[in-house]
Amino acid sequence: MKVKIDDVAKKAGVSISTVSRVVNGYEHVSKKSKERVEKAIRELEYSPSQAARSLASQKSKLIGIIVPDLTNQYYANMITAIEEEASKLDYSIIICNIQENMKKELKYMKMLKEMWVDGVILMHEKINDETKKFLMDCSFPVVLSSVKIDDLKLPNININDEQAAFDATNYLLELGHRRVAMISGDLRDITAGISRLKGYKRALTEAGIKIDESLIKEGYFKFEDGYNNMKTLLMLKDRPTAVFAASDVMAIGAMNCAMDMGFEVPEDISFMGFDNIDMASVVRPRLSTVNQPAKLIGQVSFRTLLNKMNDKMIDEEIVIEHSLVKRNSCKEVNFEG
Amino acid sequence: MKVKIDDVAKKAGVSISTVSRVVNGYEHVSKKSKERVEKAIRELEYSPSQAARSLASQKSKLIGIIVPDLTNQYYANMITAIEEEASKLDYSIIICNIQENMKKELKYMKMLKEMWVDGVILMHEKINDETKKFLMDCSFPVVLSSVKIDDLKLPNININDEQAAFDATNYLLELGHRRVAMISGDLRDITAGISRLKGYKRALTEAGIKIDESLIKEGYFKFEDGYNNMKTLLMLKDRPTAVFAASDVMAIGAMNCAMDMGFEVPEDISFMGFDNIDMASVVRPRLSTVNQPAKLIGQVSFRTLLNKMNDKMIDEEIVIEHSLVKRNSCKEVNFEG
DNA sequence: CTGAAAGCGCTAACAC
DNA sequence: GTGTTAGCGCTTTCAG
Repeated sequence: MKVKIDDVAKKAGVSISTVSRVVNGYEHVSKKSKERVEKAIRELEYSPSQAARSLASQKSKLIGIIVPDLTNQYYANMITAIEEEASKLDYSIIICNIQENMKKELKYMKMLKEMWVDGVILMHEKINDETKKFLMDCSFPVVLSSVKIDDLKLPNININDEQAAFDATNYLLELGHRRVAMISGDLRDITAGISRLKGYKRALTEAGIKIDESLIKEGYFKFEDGYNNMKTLLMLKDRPTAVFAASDVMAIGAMNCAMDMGFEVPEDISFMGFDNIDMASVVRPRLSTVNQPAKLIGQVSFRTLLNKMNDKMIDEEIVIEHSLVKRNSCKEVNFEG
Repeated sequence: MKVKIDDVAKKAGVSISTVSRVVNGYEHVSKKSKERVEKAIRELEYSPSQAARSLASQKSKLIGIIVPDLTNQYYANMITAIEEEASKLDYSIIICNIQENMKKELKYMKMLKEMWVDGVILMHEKINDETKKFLMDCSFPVVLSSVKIDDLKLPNININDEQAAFDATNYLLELGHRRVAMISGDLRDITAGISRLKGYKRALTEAGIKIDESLIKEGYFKFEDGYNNMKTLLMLKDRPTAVFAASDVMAIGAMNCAMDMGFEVPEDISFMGFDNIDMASVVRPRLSTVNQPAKLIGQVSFRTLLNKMNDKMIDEEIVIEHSLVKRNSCKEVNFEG
């Protein structure tokens, strides 16, 4: 029924080794044999079994990707880039979508192990100790993308989140704002949570502004988190004149809240996001934000993983450049009142 | 190095068959053997090789998903749902992201064949004849999700696009609009392109309104397509008072164009989208749209595929209910001039 | 209820 | 250049 390598060999009048050689593009095959094999393959519509190949070669041509949320544009962009790179080299990708369900993580890791994946890109950092232990002594190479994990020295590809948040806050400060609020990300996240908050605080401190904890709200990267936290912020006696959010989605939520409550943006309040997802330039006013080059990070992540798979030397820490995207959600402010 | 089934068998003092039986949860294993095997597995941290399993059992526990664009929220939602269902049954998913690169499609199909995937969910319909032929006589079950393909009788899971577009247009008509424009999708797409345009036309016709071709523009589901087509529409002598777009992304693009040009929405022009992606309720004004239940469609798609894999009888055509989501982008219009 | 043994379809070392 | 052969790690009859 299924046509296999023997069938091709028979039809082409050669041995299975020869067939294997041409299938895998090895040299040392005469032109004549090669042509006959190729003809046989075409006529029989032969397609090698990846299962058998994996078993024999101990390689799966599979890359696992562990991602917190597929519907998040930022991750979708990264995965798109990874998939693109991978498919050029005939690697396939297995998507493991955690969806904030930490129980799934270990299950996924085990599954990936069973599949003999050649490598894994991890974009999720709220991993528990069990998973951490698993990662420490797992058989396949792992690369961290957009995350960093304490006491786990794995290569990671990141922008400098602290500096990026510093730059964003500083931009608001340069515009003349003095009461700048922050809607942070999940503070269990080192990268997107803690680091960005740190950058915000450093900018304020360096500008000689005292940090007002009532201006700092924690969100979980969702639209609603931005919206609801903004509501609270707006009820403050001494309202902020600018808000920096740790994600575009939250920034847009916050911005919409302000507009729904009758404020003008950016006339009354300025907003700054983080990520630069498509939506940022689609909303009105267009959102100023920090550009985190998702596609580039994806590409570099895959290449780094590839290097690791090939036992090449790699840097433990790769920093990708971020940049500020200035659009229409921030306004200069004059200090007279 | 790698611990395999023999090691477990030895440690547990049983044969490999017994180990295999408990790993696969078969009955006919004594409690005692079972416990000993489980203990050995735990201590050895044994994890079966999927490659070997596939080879021996002729099943891969792999589902292929062919998707046009991962960064499109609608597809991301569908995949999330599929992945969720699949992972419950220990299936993994392989993502094949076409990105409008039709050459990749056949390559992917071949790859999936090599992997012995147990089934494929196809969400892309601009397939060429070569791929079509491949699909006709491929070895694994295929299910079409959100698409329909001519002369290829494969089970498909869809909303009734024509009726949905009819309902959307009709809603605008009921609001009193008489000049309703449409920004259609890619007219090479039967489902999202042609069917939705048909529904629009039928609504107009049934309302006794002559179809004005200058009010119909073709887009390709992108933001810019909405934006640019709207520009053209706005330059018409006799401007539309309402616009129906075949996707939310295009509707938002069109809406933004109108606002950028100084029009008020919905006061001057009403907008209606299609899909009901998150962004629709995030933009201001909130976009009225057709809800296409992505998660449900994803779930049903997977279950249908599962049934097909198990040779169960299945309907060739499964229709999922759509609904209208009325928000703030459409306004009633009085007919006085 | 359990074990022996024959593959699953391919790769890769080795011999020619 | 090419063929032979021994696995890769598991499932699955078939005996017992």
